[in-house]
This record gives sequence, structure tokens and C-alpha cells, in this order.
Amino acid sequence: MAGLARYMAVLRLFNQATPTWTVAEMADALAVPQSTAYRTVRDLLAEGLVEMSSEARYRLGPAFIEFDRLTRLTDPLMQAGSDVLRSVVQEAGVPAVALLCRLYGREVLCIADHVSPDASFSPSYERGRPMPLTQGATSKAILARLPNKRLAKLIGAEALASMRHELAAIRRAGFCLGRGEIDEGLAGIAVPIVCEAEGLVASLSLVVENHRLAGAREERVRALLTSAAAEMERRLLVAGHIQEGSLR
Amino acid sequence: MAGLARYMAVLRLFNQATPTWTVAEMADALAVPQSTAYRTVRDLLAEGLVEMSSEARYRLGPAFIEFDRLTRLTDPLMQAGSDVLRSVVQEAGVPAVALLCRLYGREVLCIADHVSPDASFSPSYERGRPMPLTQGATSKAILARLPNKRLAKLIGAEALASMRHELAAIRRAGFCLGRGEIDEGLAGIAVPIVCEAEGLVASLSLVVENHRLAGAREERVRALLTSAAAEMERRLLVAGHIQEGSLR
DNA sequence: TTCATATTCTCAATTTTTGAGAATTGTGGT
DNA sequence: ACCACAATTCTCAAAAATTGAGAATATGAA
Repeated sequence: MAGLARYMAVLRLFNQATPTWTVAEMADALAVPQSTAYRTVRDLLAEGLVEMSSEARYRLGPAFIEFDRLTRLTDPLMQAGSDVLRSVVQEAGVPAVALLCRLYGREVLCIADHVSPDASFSPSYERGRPMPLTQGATSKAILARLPNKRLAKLIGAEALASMRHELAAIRRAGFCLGRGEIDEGLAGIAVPIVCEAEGLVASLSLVVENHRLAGAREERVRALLTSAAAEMERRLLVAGHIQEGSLR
Repeated sequence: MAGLARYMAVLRLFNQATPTWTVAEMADALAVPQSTAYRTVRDLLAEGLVEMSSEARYRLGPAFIEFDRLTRLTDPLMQAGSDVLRSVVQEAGVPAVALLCRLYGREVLCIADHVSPDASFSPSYERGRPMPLTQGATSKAILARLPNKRLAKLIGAEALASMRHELAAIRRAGFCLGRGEIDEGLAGIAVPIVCEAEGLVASLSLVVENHRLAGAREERVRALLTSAAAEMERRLLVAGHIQEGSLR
């Protein structure tokens, strides 16, 4: 393991179940000698990517919080999306959680969420959480808008074959509805957001309790999401043009 | 420049004013040949630390969002603090913003914030924003609890000499009040939070409009913050013990 | 197609990293 | 103050990775 990958391998050790590590544990987990692990940790420490916790244990450092803010402030999708999420939740008329998610490697990453004040449930999705590519309305809405070639690379030819019809239907309908696919008792409804110029494929979704999404309300929510997604695409285009204009 | 520093130098180029860079611009800014810059960017790309924006421009990648969530979920200060922030704002009785901030290198980093629903102002501090070490109630409350030796290293002997009396007064009073030091028209009141075991020095602060913080209310808010900070310190201790108990 | 620009590749010289163990630092207990 | 013990840094030659300049390839628009 060389270069950046060596550092990232250490950082990827930290997770919710094991949030702190000793250097000896890291060396063990990565099968490198302790002296090497110490050098790596020292470098990460100097950059604020890890920090010392209680004696001899280390945890992720505050640098991520700083970079996350920059992302929040400068990512075109989030700039276009954060107040759209708020208004979607408000206009939904029922307790709801709005999500903005995007493709991230071989997963789908939630990059922004907004929970209505009266929501008594909370979906698995939340800002920063990666989710599987082939499950849930949120992911499927994204997959449906990906070119077949890229899809095959991402999920494999067999998986693609078994989803082909479902994805075609989503593409035709312009939205995807899933009940209990991710969280028992919750329903998700998602619409895709695409911006070629920025290289973005994403989706906007609303999660509500299953029994609240019936008949006329389903139709209303769908219309709400569709127009919100259109608004976001419009904003992305405008933002892109401004950027190009001012930078070139 | 070698190892991790080489990659971080690229990442530190990205900021709010210049959120996207071409490889040529990076090579220029860092005074390295383009072929080297391309290699570095390729590695960062593979880890999701940068991603391609519109043609030939790159921006910070989504990996930071993922790591930020882990930080949110596992940092003991944030675990202890997020609902304390909420209740402090609620009990303040006036439009307010509560902040949880901590030492981060030679700056103070805001790691959590909570804005009351009726707040019509927003302070410079927000989650992820680093702020100067010697200005504002939030920072001073932290400095006041640092050992002199560490202080001298951080801000220099001269700066320390000129702040010595002020910091001693804060240490005695147990809180720090600043009016308009950071934002015109706003007042900040901060109390320190220290947890030796976790190696943490932080502060909890409330920002309100200047004219709202007078007489009896100042006293009430101070008491509110003091007890909230005590509650957080208690939680940090408990969390620390559980961790030690289960891991060793 | 052709052009122009973005990106990857090649290769020898240079620099960095590696691993094992020794040396040092730091901490708590006596 | 001392010791014992663990955490961390240091040392060194061998091994591996990075560097820089330019050539070679992609990519995309005209």
C-alpha cells in the first residue's frame, strides 16, 4: 500500500462501532509493523485528520468538520437544494423527512436532509450516510437515470438484467415509490435530478409513514417533488453558467 | 513536500472563494509540474476526496460528508452536546444561537450549532468554521482554561502578557461576555468545558442580539450556560468511563 | 476529419518509505 | 526521587515510490 491509500486505510478503520483505536490495534488490523503505523498516525495527527482521545487511543479529527462545511457551502447540489428540502417538507402537509442523495462510488450518499418538526420517526438515511445502490426509492431513481453502460459497470450485468424492467418503468413514470424497502413502516418517494454540465446524478426524496401516503396525497406529493426537482435543475444550470462566465 | 502533506496541500487549496480548480491551476499554485499534479489529483479522486466538476475543473469530494457524519456520531463532545444546545436555546427565552466550539490547532473550531427558530440574525460562527484564537467570548473562555505553558506556545509570549489579566478575570468569573467582538450588534456569552480524560478543552456559548442581554436576563443566561456546561462535563465523564470499562 | 486541450504514460534519477530494533519520552506508583 | 512500564520516536541500509520532462493517448468541439 502506497501514497494516499496508506493514509486512507487508517482513516477507514474508524467507524461507529469502533470509533477509537490504539496504534497497536491499527498496526494489527492493517498488518504493518508498529513503527510504520506510528509514522502514519503522526502525519494524520499533524493534519487534524485524527486526534488523540484518552491515553493512547485515537479518533477521527476535526479537520473533517471543516472540510464538510466547505462542501456544504460550495457544492452546487447543496446550494441549490437546502431550501428546496425545507419547502418540500413544509408543503407535504404530513410529518416527513426530505432527502437529497447522490451517487458516490458504488453506493448512494445522502448529502442533505431536512426533518419536519413534527416527525416522530427517523429514516436510516441521514446526511453523510452511504446506502446500497439497488435498494430503496432514492437509489432506484438515481439508477434509472444512469446510462446502461455505466449501470452495468456499477451493479454488474446480472443485477442489471433483473432490474431492467423496473428501471425502465421508473424512467417512464419519472418517479419511484417504495414501501418498507429500507425502513419498516416508512414509504419513500423519489424523483431524479440530473445536471450534465456538473456531472451530477442525484435524487430528491420524501420519506413519510406508510399509511399517510395513500390516494390523493400520493399524487400531490409526487407533483410537489417533481416541481421541486425541476426547480433544482434550473438552479443548477443557472449556477453553472454564472461560474463559467466569471471564471473563464 | 512529501507523504500526506502533499495531498493536504491540494485539498487546502479549495475554499469558499475558489471552490473549483483545474489541474494546471493547482500545479501553478503549488509550484509542481503538471504531471505530478495530475498524479496527486488522480489519487484524491480515487478516494472521493475530490471529484470532477464541469469539464477539467475539480472540487472537494463527498468523502468529507461521510467522515463528518462519523465525527458527529462518535465525537464525545458532540454526543454530549447536541441536545444540550437545543435546550439552552429553548430556555434562553429570546432569539438565540447556541455554539459548541473547541480548540483546533491555532484556531477555535465551531463543531456544533443550534439556531432558535425565531432567530433573524446569524453569527459568523457555524459548524465547521474556524475562528481566531484571541477574539470573542467563545475563544477566550477556552484560552482561560488552558495551562500557561500551552497558551504561550499557541499565541506567543507577548500576546499572552497582554491578555493575562483578562484571562485571569474570566477564570475567576467562570464565564466570558463579549459584545460586538465578532459580529456587530451581537453579544456572546461563553462558559468553558473541560474534560481531562478525553483531552478536551471547549466552550459552550450563546449568541443573542446585544440589546437583549441586559440586567436580570444576563444573569439568567449565565446561570443557564453554567449548569448546561456542568451537565456536559458530567456526560463526558460518564461516557469516558463506559468506554474504558468496555474496551479494556 | 482536425485541432486543441486534458490526461496518462515512460523511464532513469532522486527521494521517501520501510522494518527491526534501540533509544527516548512520559506516566503513575512507591 | 526513583523505578517500571508503556507509548512514541529515532536510526539505518534496503526496498519501493515519487519525480520531472516530454512523448503518447484520450477526449471533445469545430
